[in-house]
Amino acid sequence: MSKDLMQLPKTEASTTPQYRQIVNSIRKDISSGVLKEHAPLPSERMIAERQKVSRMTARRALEALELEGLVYSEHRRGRFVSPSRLTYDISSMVSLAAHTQEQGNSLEIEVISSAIADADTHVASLLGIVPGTHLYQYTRVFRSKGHAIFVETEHVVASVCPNFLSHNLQQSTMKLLERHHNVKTQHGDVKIRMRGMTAIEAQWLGLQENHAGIELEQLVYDTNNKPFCLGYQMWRGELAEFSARAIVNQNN
Amino acid sequence: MSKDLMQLPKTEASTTPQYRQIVNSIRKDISSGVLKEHAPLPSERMIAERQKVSRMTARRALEALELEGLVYSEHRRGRFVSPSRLTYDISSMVSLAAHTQEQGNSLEIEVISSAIADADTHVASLLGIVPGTHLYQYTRVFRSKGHAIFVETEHVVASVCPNFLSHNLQQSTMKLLERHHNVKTQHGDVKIRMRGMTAIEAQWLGLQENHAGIELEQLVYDTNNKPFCLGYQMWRGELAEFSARAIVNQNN
DNA sequence: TTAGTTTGTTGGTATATACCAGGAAACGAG
DNA sequence: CTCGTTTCCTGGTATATACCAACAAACTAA
Repeated sequence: MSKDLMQLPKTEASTTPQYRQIVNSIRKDISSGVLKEHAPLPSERMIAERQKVSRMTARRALEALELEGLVYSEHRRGRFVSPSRLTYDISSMVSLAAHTQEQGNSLEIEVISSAIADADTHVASLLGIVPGTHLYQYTRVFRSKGHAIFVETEHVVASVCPNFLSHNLQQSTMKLLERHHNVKTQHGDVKIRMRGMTAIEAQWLGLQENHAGIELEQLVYDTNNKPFCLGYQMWRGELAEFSARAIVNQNN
Repeated sequence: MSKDLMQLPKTEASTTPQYRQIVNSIRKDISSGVLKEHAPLPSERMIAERQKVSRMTARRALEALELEGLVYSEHRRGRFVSPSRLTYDISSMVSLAAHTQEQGNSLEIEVISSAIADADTHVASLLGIVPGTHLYQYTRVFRSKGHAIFVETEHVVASVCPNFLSHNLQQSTMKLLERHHNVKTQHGDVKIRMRGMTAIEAQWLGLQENHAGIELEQLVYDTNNKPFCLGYQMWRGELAEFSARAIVNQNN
């Protein structure tokens, strides 16, 4: 058959996959403001019917938008437009709770669990203690206007702050330690990586398993240069922005 | 019908979705070392046949592994086990190129494009210059042992380094600027966020569109506290780990 | 009014099938 | 031996269908 016969022009319609055309159209609605933050998107079946595609194709489009972070899904309730990001300055060692509340933004903290436990080998090696040392461990979910942002688990060496868990943990723990246990923070080592959520993390954040997010690991040192607190924050990736300041090392 | 009749025990087999069981089994093979870095995974059709599921279910499993970052895909070639992460210290203002090569690891730099251009409003506002000012712009792909890690686009104010593009850009540009143009770096403002790749970024990194990655924005200041370089790095999320040091602000 | 049930919606999982396009390796002709 | 073609394998896109489980809103009986 001749190449010239029946050759359609390579328009967007003929070359771009259908699901991607749907993605582009919804993306436009979001950026133009037709769909606002937390607004519900049309359901898979609605899109399928209106755009004359199968439900699976509509689903692919919505999943792609989730991947991009423009859309989030609530389990069997529907999909919604993601809110804008929250910036966290990791250089300044000021807790997000303190910083956000200073800015007048709301930040709700829910304490999921708190307990005293023995350090496992991993935590012990980072904290420079022997495995089995007592730790206070607690897990908290941070939300803004009811929308989950990240879940955090902290491990604090118990000997530096006796009866720590008797405090109300719905506040900055750095401030608690400073006020009530005379523990002063000197610096912190921070690591940031993207990784998949565990089933339990996804559940706390109201997400499906799968899903990538950003993990922030924070090892906090006191003024004697001894680490006393190890924290892991798992952020919804689309909501996080981390800022930092880099300084040229004079030795080089 | 009575609740007690025909009640199967809630074993993993009956409650966990099939695709997730496949995910778990492959994950085990990866962590146990049966599948090593860059080793090819069985194809969608192979898994479907061997595990007696439809190809679409096998595909869901592999896509979930990609999402988690354990597996990467090369266009219509197959899926492979992701290599381990590369850590980049964002506090020290030392370029990754310099740092990696000091450690004896290979880091190949491919220059995709380089040109002189006029600053658009976005870049201009960050660099504190008027839109239309001349910039050197270049895009480079960074690879380790042939495996793409990130793609970077930098915008350098042209007036500080005449004929900058005549240099070989397969090296640290900070060092180039210091050696040949007497531009000394003082500090940098860094931002990190997770976001979806553009089609072109995905292409450079050998990925499919969709896909989340980590963007690192870096605004570099000279010793006069004036910004002279704006860079954007788009990292494959599963390969990146950023470390930083946080210092307590004495003013607080 | 309140508490419980029903009904319809949503996304989640799964199958079977079909065709396309890019990559790779085998093959075959020069 | 080398260059081009063929063939097979890969993932990518797409449809039509089916059933399930969680949620919400409407309804219904106390």
